[in-house]
Amino acid sequence: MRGYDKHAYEPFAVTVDLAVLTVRAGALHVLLVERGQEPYAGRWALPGGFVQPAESAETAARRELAEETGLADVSGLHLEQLRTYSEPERDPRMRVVSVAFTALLPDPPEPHGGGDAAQARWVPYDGARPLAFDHDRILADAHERVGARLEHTGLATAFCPPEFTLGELQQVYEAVWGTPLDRPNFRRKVLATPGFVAPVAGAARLTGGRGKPAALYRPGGAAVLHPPLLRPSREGRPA
Amino acid sequence: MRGYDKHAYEPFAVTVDLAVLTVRAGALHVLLVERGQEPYAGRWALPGGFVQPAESAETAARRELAEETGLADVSGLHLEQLRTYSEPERDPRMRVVSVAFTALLPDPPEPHGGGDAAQARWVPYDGARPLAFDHDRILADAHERVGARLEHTGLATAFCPPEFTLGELQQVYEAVWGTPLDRPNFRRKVLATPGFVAPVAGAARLTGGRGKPAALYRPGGAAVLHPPLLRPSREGRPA
DNA sequence: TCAAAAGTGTTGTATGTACACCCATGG
DNA sequence: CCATGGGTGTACATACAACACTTTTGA
Repeated sequence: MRGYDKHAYEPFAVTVDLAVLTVRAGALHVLLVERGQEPYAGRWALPGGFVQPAESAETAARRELAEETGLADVSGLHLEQLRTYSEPERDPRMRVVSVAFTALLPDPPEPHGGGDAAQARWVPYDGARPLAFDHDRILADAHERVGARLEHTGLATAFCPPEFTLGELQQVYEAVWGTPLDRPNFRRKVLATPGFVAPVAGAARLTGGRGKPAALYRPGGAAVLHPPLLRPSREGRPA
Repeated sequence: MRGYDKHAYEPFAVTVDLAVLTVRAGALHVLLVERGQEPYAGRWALPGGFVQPAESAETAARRELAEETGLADVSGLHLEQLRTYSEPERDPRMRVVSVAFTALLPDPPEPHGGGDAAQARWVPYDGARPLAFDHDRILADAHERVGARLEHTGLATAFCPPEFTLGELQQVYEAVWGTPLDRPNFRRKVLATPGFVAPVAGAARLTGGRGKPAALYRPGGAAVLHPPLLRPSREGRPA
Protein backbone atom coordinates (compact mmCIF):
# COMPACT_ATOMS: atom_id res chain seq x y z
CA MET A 1 0.00 0.00 0.00
CA ARG A 2 2.94 2.26 0.72
CA GLY A 3 6.56 1.51 -0.12
CA TYR A 4 6.35 0.02 -3.60
CA ASP A 5 9.94 -1.08 -3.86
CA LYS A 6 10.82 -4.19 -5.78
CA HIS A 7 11.08 -6.37 -2.70
CA ALA A 8 7.54 -5.58 -1.69
CA TYR A 9 5.99 -8.49 -3.52
CA GLU A 10 8.46 -11.10 -2.37
CA PRO A 11 6.14 -14.01 -1.67
CA PHE A 12 5.10 -14.71 1.87
CA ALA A 13 3.25 -17.81 2.89
CA VAL A 14 0.50 -17.07 5.39
CA THR A 15 -0.63 -19.84 7.69
CA VAL A 16 -2.84 -20.28 10.71
CA ASP A 17 -2.06 -22.25 13.86
CA LEU A 18 -4.65 -23.28 16.41
CA ALA A 19 -4.27 -23.81 20.12
CA VAL A 20 -7.49 -25.75 20.76
CA LEU A 21 -8.12 -26.18 24.47
CA THR A 22 -10.65 -28.11 26.48
CA VAL A 23 -11.19 -29.30 30.03
CA ARG A 24 -11.43 -33.06 30.44
CA ALA A 25 -11.80 -34.71 33.82
CA GLY A 26 -10.79 -31.51 35.54
CA ALA A 27 -7.55 -31.10 33.58
CA LEU A 28 -6.66 -28.76 30.75
CA HIS A 29 -6.01 -30.51 27.46
CA VAL A 30 -4.77 -29.33 24.10
CA LEU A 31 -5.49 -30.75 20.66
CA LEU A 32 -2.32 -31.84 18.85
CA VAL A 33 -1.52 -33.49 15.52
CA GLU A 34 1.41 -35.68 14.64
CA ARG A 35 3.22 -34.31 11.64
CA GLY A 36 3.34 -36.61 8.63
CA GLN A 37 5.99 -34.69 6.69
CA GLU A 38 9.34 -33.02 7.08
CA PRO A 39 10.34 -30.87 8.75
CA TYR A 40 9.57 -32.20 12.19
CA ALA A 41 8.00 -35.38 10.77
CA GLY A 42 6.74 -37.55 13.60
CA ARG A 43 6.77 -34.64 16.00
CA TRP A 44 3.65 -33.23 17.59
CA ALA A 45 2.43 -29.80 16.64
CA LEU A 46 -0.56 -27.51 16.80
CA PRO A 47 -3.03 -28.07 13.98
CA GLY A 48 -2.94 -25.47 11.23
CA GLY A 49 -2.12 -24.82 7.62
CA PHE A 50 -2.06 -22.42 4.73
CA VAL A 51 -4.52 -19.61 4.26
CA GLN A 52 -6.04 -19.81 0.80
CA PRO A 53 -6.34 -16.85 -1.53
CA ALA A 54 -10.03 -16.15 -1.06
CA GLU A 55 -10.45 -16.76 2.65
CA SER A 56 -9.74 -14.82 5.81
CA ALA A 57 -7.48 -16.22 8.52
CA GLU A 58 -10.55 -16.98 10.64
CA THR A 59 -12.13 -18.98 7.85
CA ALA A 60 -8.88 -20.82 7.22
CA ALA A 61 -8.64 -21.72 10.89
CA ARG A 62 -12.05 -23.38 10.89
CA ARG A 63 -11.32 -25.21 7.66
CA GLU A 64 -7.96 -26.53 8.82
CA LEU A 65 -9.44 -27.67 12.11
CA ALA A 66 -12.01 -29.70 10.24
CA GLU A 67 -9.51 -31.13 7.76
CA GLU A 68 -6.78 -32.10 10.15
CA THR A 69 -8.72 -33.27 13.16
CA GLY A 70 -12.21 -34.08 11.90
CA LEU A 71 -13.74 -31.49 14.21
CA ALA A 72 -16.19 -29.92 11.82
CA ASP A 73 -19.22 -27.84 12.75
CA VAL A 74 -18.47 -28.32 16.40
CA SER A 75 -21.25 -26.71 18.36
CA GLY A 76 -20.00 -24.03 20.70
CA LEU A 77 -16.59 -23.63 19.13
CA HIS A 78 -15.13 -20.35 20.29
CA LEU A 79 -12.37 -18.95 18.04
CA GLU A 80 -10.29 -15.94 18.95
CA GLN A 81 -7.22 -14.48 17.35
CA LEU A 82 -4.15 -14.68 19.56
CA ARG A 83 -1.34 -12.91 17.72
CA THR A 84 0.83 -13.23 14.63
CA TYR A 85 4.28 -14.80 14.60
CA SER A 86 6.51 -13.40 11.92
CA GLU A 87 10.14 -14.02 12.83
CA PRO A 88 11.99 -14.72 9.57
CA GLU A 89 13.54 -17.98 10.80
CA ARG A 90 10.54 -19.58 12.44
CA ASP A 91 10.09 -22.07 9.59
CA PRO A 92 13.32 -23.64 8.29
CA ARG A 93 12.11 -23.90 4.68
CA MET A 94 10.71 -20.55 3.75
CA ARG A 95 9.22 -17.31 4.93
CA VAL A 96 6.03 -18.14 6.79
CA VAL A 97 3.92 -15.66 8.70
CA SER A 98 1.47 -17.42 10.97
CA VAL A 99 -1.69 -16.05 12.51
CA ALA A 100 -2.36 -17.98 15.72
CA PHE A 101 -5.79 -18.59 17.21
CA THR A 102 -7.09 -19.98 20.44
CA ALA A 103 -10.17 -22.17 20.28
CA LEU A 104 -12.18 -23.50 23.18
CA LEU A 105 -14.39 -26.57 23.16
CA PRO A 106 -16.75 -28.21 25.62
CA ASP A 107 -17.09 -31.95 26.01
CA PRO A 108 -14.74 -32.71 23.14
CA PRO A 109 -15.34 -35.42 20.57
CA GLU A 110 -12.43 -37.69 19.70
CA PRO A 111 -10.45 -36.24 16.81
CA HIS A 112 -8.99 -38.26 13.95
CA GLY A 113 -6.05 -37.43 11.75
CA GLY A 114 -6.55 -36.15 8.21
CA GLY A 115 -4.84 -34.11 5.56
CA ASP A 116 -1.18 -33.94 6.51
CA ALA A 117 -1.80 -35.02 10.08
CA ALA A 118 -0.80 -38.62 10.75
CA GLN A 119 -2.97 -38.59 13.83
CA ALA A 120 -4.74 -36.14 16.09
CA ARG A 121 -5.19 -36.43 19.83
CA TRP A 122 -6.16 -34.62 23.02
CA VAL A 123 -3.03 -34.29 25.16
CA PRO A 124 -2.84 -33.05 28.78
CA TYR A 125 -1.50 -29.52 28.71
CA ASP A 126 1.40 -30.26 31.02
CA GLY A 127 2.63 -33.18 28.90
CA ALA A 128 2.31 -31.45 25.54
CA ARG A 129 5.85 -30.20 25.09
CA PRO A 130 8.11 -30.14 23.23
CA LEU A 131 6.27 -29.23 20.04
CA ALA A 132 7.46 -28.54 16.50
CA PHE A 133 8.42 -25.07 15.22
CA ASP A 134 7.77 -22.30 17.75
CA HIS A 135 4.58 -23.95 18.90
CA ASP A 136 5.72 -24.22 22.51
CA ARG A 137 5.67 -20.48 22.66
CA ILE A 138 2.34 -20.17 20.87
CA LEU A 139 0.81 -22.65 23.28
CA ALA A 140 2.16 -20.77 26.29
CA ASP A 141 0.82 -17.48 24.91
CA ALA A 142 -2.57 -19.08 24.37
CA HIS A 143 -2.69 -20.39 27.92
CA GLU A 144 -1.79 -17.02 29.33
CA ARG A 145 -4.37 -15.29 27.16
CA VAL A 146 -7.16 -17.67 28.08
CA GLY A 147 -6.32 -17.34 31.77
CA ALA A 148 -6.64 -13.58 31.52
CA ARG A 149 -9.84 -13.79 29.48
CA LEU A 150 -11.50 -15.86 32.18
CA GLU A 151 -11.11 -12.94 34.57
CA HIS A 152 -12.91 -10.43 32.42
CA THR A 153 -15.24 -12.26 30.07
CA GLY A 154 -17.80 -15.02 30.17
CA LEU A 155 -15.43 -17.15 28.13
CA ALA A 156 -15.39 -19.99 30.67
CA THR A 157 -18.84 -21.04 29.49
CA ALA A 158 -17.28 -21.86 26.13
CA PHE A 159 -15.56 -24.79 27.88
CA CYS A 160 -18.89 -26.06 29.18
CA PRO A 161 -21.78 -27.89 27.54
CA PRO A 162 -24.88 -25.83 26.73
CA GLU A 163 -26.24 -26.47 30.22
CA PHE A 164 -23.79 -26.80 33.06
CA THR A 165 -23.52 -26.72 36.84
CA LEU A 166 -21.60 -24.13 38.80
CA GLY A 167 -19.28 -26.93 39.92
CA GLU A 168 -18.37 -27.64 36.31
CA LEU A 169 -17.80 -23.96 35.67
CA GLN A 170 -15.54 -23.80 38.70
CA GLN A 171 -13.54 -26.77 37.42
CA VAL A 172 -12.83 -24.79 34.25
CA TYR A 173 -11.38 -21.93 36.24
CA GLU A 174 -9.34 -24.25 38.41
CA ALA A 175 -8.01 -26.22 35.45
CA VAL A 176 -6.94 -23.15 33.49
CA TRP A 177 -5.56 -21.19 36.41
CA GLY A 178 -4.08 -24.19 38.17
CA THR A 179 -5.45 -22.96 41.51
CA PRO A 180 -8.18 -24.30 43.79
CA LEU A 181 -10.98 -21.83 44.46
CA ASP A 182 -13.33 -21.48 47.41
CA ARG A 183 -16.65 -22.93 46.29
CA PRO A 184 -19.07 -20.75 48.29
CA ASN A 185 -17.30 -17.58 47.24
CA PHE A 186 -17.00 -18.65 43.63
CA ARG A 187 -20.69 -19.37 43.46
CA ARG A 188 -21.61 -16.00 44.94
CA LYS A 189 -19.32 -14.09 42.61
CA VAL A 190 -20.70 -15.81 39.53
CA LEU A 191 -24.30 -15.25 40.54
CA ALA A 192 -23.60 -11.63 41.50
CA THR A 193 -22.19 -10.86 38.06
CA PRO A 194 -25.08 -9.79 35.83
CA GLY A 195 -25.32 -11.66 32.56
CA PHE A 196 -22.66 -14.25 33.35
CA VAL A 197 -25.02 -17.22 33.74
CA ALA A 198 -28.78 -17.68 33.58
CA PRO A 199 -30.59 -20.37 35.58
CA VAL A 200 -32.45 -23.13 33.78
CA ALA A 201 -35.81 -23.24 35.50
CA GLY A 202 -36.32 -26.31 37.63
CA ALA A 203 -33.55 -28.35 36.06
CA ALA A 204 -30.99 -30.28 38.06
CA ARG A 205 -28.36 -32.89 37.38
CA LEU A 206 -26.18 -35.25 39.36
CA THR A 207 -22.53 -34.48 38.93
CA GLY A 208 -20.31 -37.29 40.14
CA GLY A 209 -22.89 -39.98 40.77
CA ARG A 210 -23.03 -38.98 44.41
CA GLY A 211 -24.06 -35.82 46.18
CA LYS A 212 -26.89 -33.38 45.92
CA PRO A 213 -28.11 -32.72 42.37
CA ALA A 214 -26.88 -29.35 41.13
CA ALA A 215 -28.92 -26.62 39.48
CA LEU A 216 -28.23 -26.04 35.81
CA TYR A 217 -27.25 -22.80 34.13
CA ARG A 218 -26.79 -21.48 30.61
CA PRO A 219 -24.38 -18.81 29.40
CA GLY A 220 -25.89 -15.44 30.25
CA GLY A 221 -24.77 -13.67 27.11
CA ALA A 222 -22.64 -10.98 28.74
CA ALA A 223 -19.42 -10.28 26.85
CA VAL A 224 -17.57 -8.64 29.74
CA LEU A 225 -17.90 -9.32 33.44
CA HIS A 226 -18.75 -6.56 35.92
CA PRO A 227 -17.23 -6.99 38.35
CA PRO A 228 -14.38 -9.14 37.00
CA LEU A 229 -13.60 -12.48 38.57
CA LEU A 230 -9.97 -12.03 39.46
CA ARG A 231 -7.65 -14.94 40.04
CA PRO A 232 -5.97 -15.28 43.42
CA SER A 233 -2.98 -12.96 43.59
CA ARG A 234 0.07 -14.19 41.87
CA GLU A 235 2.16 -12.03 44.15
CA GLY A 236 3.94 -8.89 42.99
CA ARG A 237 7.21 -9.60 41.29
CA PRO A 238 10.23 -7.63 42.55
CA ALA A 239 11.15 -4.49 40.67
CA MET B 1 3.75 -26.83 6.66
CA ARG B 2 0.61 -28.90 6.19
CA GLY B 3 -1.67 -28.80 3.18
CA TYR B 4 0.75 -28.59 0.29
CA ASP B 5 -1.83 -28.09 -2.43
CA LYS B 6 -1.06 -25.92 -5.41
CA HIS B 7 -2.86 -22.90 -4.05
CA ALA B 8 -0.76 -22.87 -0.95
CA TYR B 9 1.91 -20.60 -2.35
CA GLU B 10 -0.42 -18.08 -3.88
CA PRO B 11 1.37 -14.83 -3.07
CA PHE B 12 0.22 -12.76 -0.14
CA ALA B 13 1.45 -9.29 0.58
CA VAL B 14 2.15 -8.78 4.27
CA THR B 15 2.07 -5.28 5.66
CA VAL B 16 2.15 -3.54 9.00
CA ASP B 17 -0.07 -0.70 10.17
CA LEU B 18 0.67 1.45 13.21
CA ALA B 19 -1.73 3.19 15.53
CA VAL B 20 0.72 5.59 17.19
CA LEU B 21 -0.86 7.36 20.14
CA THR B 22 0.24 10.16 22.40
CA VAL B 23 -1.23 12.58 24.90
CA ARG B 24 -0.84 16.23 24.04
CA ALA B 25 -2.29 19.00 26.17
CA GLY B 26 -4.47 16.49 27.96
CA ALA B 27 -6.01 15.07 24.79
CA LEU B 28 -5.37 11.79 23.01
CA HIS B 29 -3.77 12.21 19.58
CA VAL B 30 -2.98 9.77 16.80
CA LEU B 31 -0.24 9.97 14.20
CA LEU B 32 -1.62 9.99 10.64
CA VAL B 33 -0.15 10.26 7.15
CA GLU B 34 -1.75 11.65 4.03
CA ARG B 35 -1.62 9.10 1.25
CA GLY B 36 0.29 10.17 -1.84
CA GLN B 37 -0.94 7.37 -4.13
CA GLU B 38 -4.07 5.58 -5.20
CA PRO B 39 -6.10 4.06 -3.81
CA TYR B 40 -7.33 6.59 -1.28
CA ALA B 41 -4.86 9.23 -2.54
CA GLY B 42 -5.22 12.40 -0.49
CA ARG B 43 -6.98 10.53 2.30
CA TRP B 44 -5.54 10.14 5.78
CA ALA B 45 -4.41 6.75 6.98
CA LEU B 46 -2.37 5.04 9.64
CA PRO B 47 1.34 4.85 8.80
CA GLY B 48 2.57 1.46 7.63
CA GLY B 49 3.92 -0.50 4.73
CA PHE B 50 5.27 -3.76 3.42
CA VAL B 51 7.18 -6.25 5.49
CA GLN B 52 10.44 -7.09 3.76
CA PRO B 53 11.70 -10.64 3.24
CA ALA B 54 14.30 -10.68 5.96
CA GLU B 55 12.55 -8.77 8.73
CA SER B 56 9.90 -9.54 11.32
CA ALA B 57 6.70 -7.54 11.51
CA GLU B 58 8.02 -5.74 14.59
CA THR B 59 11.15 -4.67 12.74
CA ALA B 60 9.11 -3.56 9.76
CA ALA B 61 6.90 -1.47 12.01
CA ARG B 62 9.86 0.46 13.40
CA ARG B 63 11.35 0.95 9.96
CA GLU B 64 8.12 2.19 8.40
CA LEU B 65 7.54 4.57 11.27
CA ALA B 66 10.94 6.12 10.68
CA GLU B 67 10.54 6.28 6.90
CA GLU B 68 7.05 7.71 6.73
CA THR B 69 7.01 10.08 9.68
CA GLY B 70 10.65 10.80 10.50
CA LEU B 71 10.24 9.37 13.98
CA ALA B 72 13.43 7.35 14.21
CA ASP B 73 15.05 6.08 17.37
CA VAL B 74 12.41 7.74 19.46
CA SER B 75 13.31 7.25 23.09
CA GLY B 76 10.66 5.40 25.02
CA LEU B 77 8.77 4.11 22.02
CA HIS B 78 6.52 1.28 23.15
CA LEU B 79 5.44 -1.10 20.40
CA GLU B 80 2.87 -3.83 20.90
CA GLN B 81 1.14 -6.10 18.46
CA LEU B 82 -2.60 -5.50 18.24
CA ARG B 83 -3.99 -8.12 15.85
CA THR B 84 -3.92 -9.15 12.22
CA TYR B 85 -6.49 -8.10 9.66
CA SER B 86 -6.91 -10.59 6.88
CA GLU B 87 -10.29 -10.12 5.23
CA PRO B 88 -9.81 -10.83 1.50
CA GLU B 89 -11.43 -7.56 0.38
CA ARG B 90 -9.75 -5.14 2.77
CA ASP B 91 -7.45 -3.77 0.04
CA PRO B 92 -9.11 -3.13 -3.31
CA ARG B 93 -6.02 -4.01 -5.35
CA MET B 94 -4.73 -7.30 -4.06
CA ARG B 95 -4.59 -9.73 -1.23
CA VAL B 96 -3.01 -7.94 1.72
CA VAL B 97 -2.70 -9.33 5.21
CA SER B 98 -1.82 -6.62 7.68
CA VAL B 99 -0.33 -6.97 11.13
CA ALA B 100 -1.42 -3.99 13.21
CA PHE B 101 0.55 -2.49 16.09
CA THR B 102 -0.10 0.07 18.75
CA ALA B 103 2.74 2.40 19.64
CA LEU B 104 2.85 4.90 22.48
CA LEU B 105 5.00 8.01 22.67
CA PRO B 106 5.67 10.67 25.26
CA ASP B 107 6.13 14.32 24.45
CA PRO B 108 6.01 13.75 20.70
CA PRO B 109 8.31 15.41 18.20
CA GLU B 110 6.74 16.89 15.08
CA PRO B 111 6.64 14.30 12.31
CA HIS B 112 7.35 15.01 8.66
CA GLY B 113 6.15 13.13 5.62
CA GLY B 114 8.45 10.77 3.73
CA GLY B 115 8.36 7.72 1.53
CA ASP B 116 4.85 7.47 0.16
CA ALA B 117 3.40 9.79 2.75
CA ALA B 118 2.65 13.27 1.41
CA GLN B 119 2.61 14.57 4.97
CA ALA B 120 2.44 13.30 8.51
CA ARG B 121 0.67 14.93 11.43
CA TRP B 122 -0.61 14.47 14.97
CA VAL B 123 -4.42 14.55 14.85
CA PRO B 124 -6.81 14.64 17.83
CA TYR B 125 -8.26 11.18 18.25
CA ASP B 126 -11.85 12.34 18.01
CA GLY B 127 -11.26 14.16 14.74
CA ALA B 128 -9.27 11.44 13.01
CA ARG B 129 -12.02 9.69 11.08
CA PRO B 130 -12.76 8.73 8.42
CA LEU B 131 -9.53 6.98 7.45
CA ALA B 132 -8.53 4.97 4.39
CA PHE B 133 -8.98 1.18 4.11
CA ASP B 134 -10.25 -0.44 7.32
CA HIS B 135 -8.14 1.88 9.44
CA ASP B 136 -11.12 3.26 11.35
CA ARG B 137 -11.61 -0.16 12.80
CA ILE B 138 -7.93 -0.70 13.52
CA LEU B 139 -7.79 2.63 15.32
CA ALA B 140 -10.84 1.78 17.40
CA ASP B 141 -9.36 -1.61 18.31
CA ALA B 142 -6.11 0.08 19.31
CA HIS B 143 -7.90 2.56 21.54
CA GLU B 144 -9.86 -0.19 23.26
CA ARG B 145 -6.72 -2.26 23.76
CA VAL B 146 -4.72 0.59 25.22
CA GLY B 147 -7.57 1.50 27.56
CA ALA B 148 -7.61 -2.05 28.87
CA ARG B 149 -3.81 -2.21 29.16
CA LEU B 150 -3.80 0.86 31.38
CA GLU B 151 -5.84 -1.06 33.93
CA HIS B 152 -3.44 -3.94 34.29
CA THR B 153 0.02 -2.78 33.26
CA GLY B 154 2.35 0.12 33.85
CA LEU B 155 1.86 1.11 30.23
CA ALA B 156 0.70 4.62 31.08
CA THR B 157 4.30 5.59 31.85
CA ALA B 158 5.07 4.98 28.17
CA PHE B 159 3.03 8.13 27.44
CA CYS B 160 5.11 10.14 29.88
CA PRO B 161 8.61 11.61 29.70
CA PRO B 162 11.35 9.76 31.62
CA GLU B 163 10.51 11.73 34.75
CA PHE B 164 6.92 12.74 35.30
CA THR B 165 4.51 13.97 37.96
CA LEU B 166 1.52 12.04 39.20
CA GLY B 167 -0.67 14.75 37.72
CA GLU B 168 0.75 14.05 34.28
CA LEU B 169 0.23 10.33 34.77
CA GLN B 170 -3.37 10.99 35.74
CA GLN B 171 -3.88 13.07 32.61
CA VAL B 172 -2.85 10.04 30.56
CA TYR B 173 -5.53 7.91 32.19
CA GLU B 174 -8.15 10.59 31.79
CA ALA B 175 -7.29 11.23 28.15
CA VAL B 176 -7.37 7.57 27.16
CA TRP B 177 -10.41 6.61 29.22
CA GLY B 178 -12.28 9.85 28.62
CA THR B 179 -13.24 10.01 32.29
CA PRO B 180 -12.19 12.37 35.08
CA LEU B 181 -10.61 10.64 38.08
CA ASP B 182 -10.46 11.63 41.73
CA ARG B 183 -6.97 12.97 42.31
CA PRO B 184 -6.41 11.93 45.93
CA ASN B 185 -7.60 8.40 45.24
CA PHE B 186 -5.64 8.10 42.02
CA ARG B 187 -2.47 9.13 43.78
CA ARG B 188 -2.99 6.60 46.56
CA LYS B 189 -3.73 3.76 44.19
CA VAL B 190 -0.64 4.43 42.13
CA LEU B 191 1.64 4.67 45.15
CA ALA B 192 0.07 1.57 46.72
CA THR B 193 0.86 -0.52 43.64
CA PRO B 194 4.36 -1.94 44.06
CA GLY B 195 6.65 -1.33 41.13
CA PHE B 196 4.36 1.06 39.27
CA VAL B 197 6.37 4.23 39.89
CA ALA B 198 9.57 5.03 41.78
CA PRO B 199 10.18 8.45 43.35
CA VAL B 200 13.07 10.58 42.14
CA ALA B 201 14.78 11.65 45.34
CA GLY B 202 14.32 15.31 46.14
CA ALA B 203 13.26 16.35 42.66
CA ALA B 204 10.28 18.57 41.97
CA ARG B 205 8.88 20.47 39.02
CA LEU B 206 6.24 23.10 38.38
CA THR B 207 3.44 21.83 36.22
CA GLY B 208 1.27 24.60 34.84
CA GLY B 209 3.37 27.57 35.87
CA ARG B 210 1.20 27.92 38.95
CA GLY B 211 0.63 25.77 41.97
CA LYS B 212 2.78 23.71 44.26
CA PRO B 213 5.77 22.03 42.60
CA ALA B 214 5.07 18.34 42.13
CA ALA B 215 7.31 15.43 43.06
CA LEU B 216 8.83 13.53 40.16
CA TYR B 217 8.62 9.81 39.50
CA ARG B 218 10.14 7.29 37.11
CA PRO B 219 8.56 4.11 35.74
CA GLY B 220 8.88 1.44 38.43
CA GLY B 221 9.58 -1.43 36.10
CA ALA B 222 6.60 -3.60 37.01
CA ALA B 223 5.02 -5.26 33.99
CA VAL B 224 1.67 -6.02 35.63
CA LEU B 225 -0.13 -4.03 38.31
CA HIS B 226 -1.21 -5.63 41.58
CA PRO B 227 -3.78 -4.55 42.36
CA PRO B 228 -5.05 -3.37 38.98
CA LEU B 229 -6.20 0.21 38.49
CA LEU B 230 -9.71 -0.33 37.21
CA ARG B 231 -11.57 2.31 35.28
CA PRO B 232 -14.86 3.61 36.70
CA SER B 233 -17.65 1.14 35.91
CA ARG B 234 -18.96 1.29 32.44
CA GLU B 235 -22.25 -0.14 33.68
CA GLY B 236 -23.40 -3.69 33.01
CA ARG B 237 -25.02 -4.10 29.66
CA PRO B 238 -28.42 -5.88 29.59
CA ALA B 239 -28.38 -9.60 28.84
C1' DT C 1 -25.44 -43.95 58.39
C1' DC C 2 -21.64 -42.29 55.90
C1' DA C 3 -19.27 -39.91 52.07
C1' DA C 4 -19.74 -36.66 48.55
C1' DA C 5 -21.27 -32.75 46.37
C1' DA C 6 -24.53 -28.60 46.47
C1' DG C 7 -25.87 -24.71 48.71
C1' DT C 8 -26.37 -20.86 52.81
C1' DG C 9 -24.71 -17.86 56.61
C1' DT C 10 -21.46 -15.07 59.20
C1' DT C 11 -17.62 -12.33 60.31
C1' DG C 12 -13.29 -9.70 60.14
C1' DT C 13 -10.50 -7.27 57.00
C1' DA C 14 -9.38 -4.83 53.01
C1' DT C 15 -10.54 -1.90 49.51
C1' DG C 16 -12.79 1.95 47.06
C1' DT C 17 -15.23 6.42 47.04
C1' DA C 18 -16.46 10.80 48.11
C1' DC C 19 -15.33 14.33 50.18
C1' DA C 20 -13.08 18.17 53.33
C1' DC C 21 -8.98 20.17 54.17
C1' DC C 22 -3.92 21.97 54.16
C1' DC C 23 0.43 23.37 51.39
C1' DA C 24 3.28 25.87 48.09
C1' DT C 25 3.81 28.70 44.24
C1' DG C 26 3.00 32.76 40.55
C1' DG C 27 0.53 36.73 39.45
C1' DC D 1 -4.30 37.53 48.79
C1' DC D 2 -6.24 34.76 45.42
C1' DA D 3 -6.24 31.22 41.93
C1' DT D 4 -4.07 26.98 40.77
C1' DG D 5 -2.36 22.60 41.22
C1' DG D 6 -0.02 19.25 44.77
C1' DG D 7 -0.73 16.53 48.72
C1' DT D 8 -3.07 14.44 53.33
C1' DG D 9 -6.91 12.78 56.29
C1' DT D 10 -11.17 10.64 57.18
C1' DA D 11 -15.70 8.30 57.21
C1' DC D 12 -18.85 5.49 54.98
C1' DA D 13 -20.04 1.71 52.01
C1' DT D 14 -18.92 -2.18 49.64
C1' DA D 15 -16.37 -6.32 48.41
C1' DC D 16 -13.83 -10.24 49.45
C1' DA D 17 -11.66 -14.34 51.97
C1' DA D 18 -12.12 -17.75 55.27
C1' DC D 19 -14.61 -21.09 57.35
C1' DA D 20 -18.72 -23.16 59.86
C1' DC D 21 -22.84 -25.08 58.76
C1' DT D 22 -27.10 -27.28 56.41
C1' DT D 23 -29.15 -30.07 52.50
C1' DT D 24 -29.74 -33.91 49.35
C1' DT D 25 -28.33 -37.65 47.08
C1' DG D 26 -26.02 -42.82 46.24
C1' DA D 27 -23.91 -46.60 48.34
